[in-house]
Amino acid sequence: MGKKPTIRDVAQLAGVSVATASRVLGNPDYPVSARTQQKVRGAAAALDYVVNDAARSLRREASRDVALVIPNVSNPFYLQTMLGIDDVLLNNGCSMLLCNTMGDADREHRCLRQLYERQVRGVILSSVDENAAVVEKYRGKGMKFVMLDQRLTDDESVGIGFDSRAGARLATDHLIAQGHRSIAFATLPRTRWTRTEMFKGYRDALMSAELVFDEALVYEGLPDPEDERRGPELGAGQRIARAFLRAGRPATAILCVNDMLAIGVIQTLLESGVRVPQDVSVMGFDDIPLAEVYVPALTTVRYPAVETGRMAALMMLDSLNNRELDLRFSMRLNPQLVVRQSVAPPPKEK
Amino acid sequence: MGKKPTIRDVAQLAGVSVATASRVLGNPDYPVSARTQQKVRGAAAALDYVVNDAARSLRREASRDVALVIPNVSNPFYLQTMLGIDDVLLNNGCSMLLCNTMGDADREHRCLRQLYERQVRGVILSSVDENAAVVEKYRGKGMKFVMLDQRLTDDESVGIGFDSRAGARLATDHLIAQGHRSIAFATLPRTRWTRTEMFKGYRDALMSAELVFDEALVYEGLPDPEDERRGPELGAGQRIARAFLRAGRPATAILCVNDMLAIGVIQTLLESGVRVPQDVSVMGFDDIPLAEVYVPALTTVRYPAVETGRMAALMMLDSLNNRELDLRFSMRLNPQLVVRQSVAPPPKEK
DNA sequence: AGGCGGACAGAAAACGATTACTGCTCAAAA
DNA sequence: TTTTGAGCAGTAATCGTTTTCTGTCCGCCT
Repeated sequence: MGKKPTIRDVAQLAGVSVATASRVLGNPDYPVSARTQQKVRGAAAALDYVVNDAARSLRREASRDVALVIPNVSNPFYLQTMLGIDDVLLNNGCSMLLCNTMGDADREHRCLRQLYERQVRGVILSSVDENAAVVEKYRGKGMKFVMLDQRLTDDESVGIGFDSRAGARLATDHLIAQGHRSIAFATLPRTRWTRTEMFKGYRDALMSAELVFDEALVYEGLPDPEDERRGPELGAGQRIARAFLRAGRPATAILCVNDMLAIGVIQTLLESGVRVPQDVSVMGFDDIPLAEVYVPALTTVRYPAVETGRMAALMMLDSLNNRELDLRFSMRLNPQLVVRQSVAPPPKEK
Repeated sequence: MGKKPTIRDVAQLAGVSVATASRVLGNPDYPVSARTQQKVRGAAAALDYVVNDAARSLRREASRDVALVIPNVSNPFYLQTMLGIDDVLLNNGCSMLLCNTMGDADREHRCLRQLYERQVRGVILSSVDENAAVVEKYRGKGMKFVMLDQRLTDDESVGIGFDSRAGARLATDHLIAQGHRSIAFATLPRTRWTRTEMFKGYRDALMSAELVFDEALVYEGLPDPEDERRGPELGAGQRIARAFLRAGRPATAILCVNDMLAIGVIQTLLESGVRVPQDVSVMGFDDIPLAEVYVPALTTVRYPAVETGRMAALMMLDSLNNRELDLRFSMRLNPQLVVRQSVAPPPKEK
């Protein structure tokens, strides 16, 4: 009773060979007569047998779990994605390994290496690393990657993403339609693909409306190492808002690269007596659950994060089964404007 | 080049036996001469060797990863805890498996079983299950558990928790000190230990102040299945606030069982034209990062979540190394009041 | 009747590491 | 010189599955 039952015990109790037992328990495709199946399953149940996944992984040369490697979970947006992934994986008998890179490339490397050791074959990655060399290296060793909201320069990648450019465009258009003529762009460092895309969308919209792009209206909030626990967004938002005020409120609206950033911005504005949206409009991005509950409720662009997660997991599963769908980043979810209360027409000329 | 290098290859290249290679690479305690060590390490590096963790787990009968099983990650509070855990684990060469039970006992069972199959030996658990039978079962099979903010009835558990009772007491005392005489208690279903503790703390405080406890002032918000993606708290908070208003605002202050719940409550109050804190004070619990950035900033009780996570992970590691610290739930972190803006003295008698 | 093939089941060889043994060498002790 | 033992390295068994390769049995076709 001290020892776990092995497949040997099951086979013995069922009166069959281990091979047969293994086939019943782990290989649905191999033909086994119904009677034998019953005997084996009965024995397994009686012994309360569970497979030893280490042994299985060793033999099959691949484990059945999938890792999610992301910069930081502090952003609720990633949470949503995670929920989607988790759900799909659990229903497919896979476990989910979670790695936080904290936006640190070195940490990301360590994670990948560790995952490789652990025989993990599938990684859903939202990389912080510019160069694709590391990914390429492990891909060469047989790991499968699904890129999350990101495109690597090599263009070999399978991935799923949001059309951030169109999203930012949509957001900016909305601000313009409300009558804003000077619109600031608040972002974290534009090292991530999705952020440069958004920046492009922002400029696209300005251009179409024949507004001049003013470099001074781009606020790039540096993450503060101190903010590790609460995530970089809130702090960056606060700093951006302060800079914005210091500059004498040079715009009537601010487009933020995500909702958390927007919340940081709004809070600091309110604290300084600037009303949102009456004095300054602030637009978010992502539509996290909180957006609707914040006061003022955030006008934002919805990123279907749970769905994205689901999709990513499904793509991963397919990829692991070598059902290579050749969707090189062709998966693109469409943006959708969500109008709430943080945006209004600009104040009358003073 | 197609094949991964194994320890055999390393041994061969280094000109030693596999046993020696294994000892250099995986067993720091065994004495190996410096020269041999060098040769082996050199060879390993040259071949870009990484151990096959499946094989290792098989042989050692235990994997080196730790699972975190929690009801839902949507609550930022758990995120913080996760960060702490993740950090400790990564630095100890362990991976973290994450399982979301969605507050569903059945799902929790499935997770545990899957983890058992995967040879996971350590589980940090925030269970949704009342009875300890399942945990007991797996403990019998050699799994180690660290309970997170929870005590099982069996009292065998090692765990770490927060003194929620004292925390709630502290919070209630603060409200009383501000002059409140009727204080509502807003909670999710009190199935979790920590919530019943808080309830006790709330009553303790009322009693000490010789205020009558009124059952009608306890609002238990039922989670809505629809809320799976954004977590149960926000929705429950909104529903509680509506019930509170419908009842004709029967208290001047509301103590919420966590910050997200408080945010849900406040939002609905504000939306209905009730000012916070001028008309009604709302007190949170946990002190999530957002608490400080919300408007009004939440007066709350700080739960040192990251530290808790760190501790839990360390306890797990110790436990796995059989350095059984006999701390049956003796680890208790102390509460701390954080005064911000969502609480004020009650309005003058009308 | 003989041959053929499909449907099952078993024996045994991997998978890649760890670790009990065993054995060798060499210095110090007797 | 012999004995002892510490220090180091090698042999080979082992962990629990999966899977390839062989059969065996049985029914059906010619």
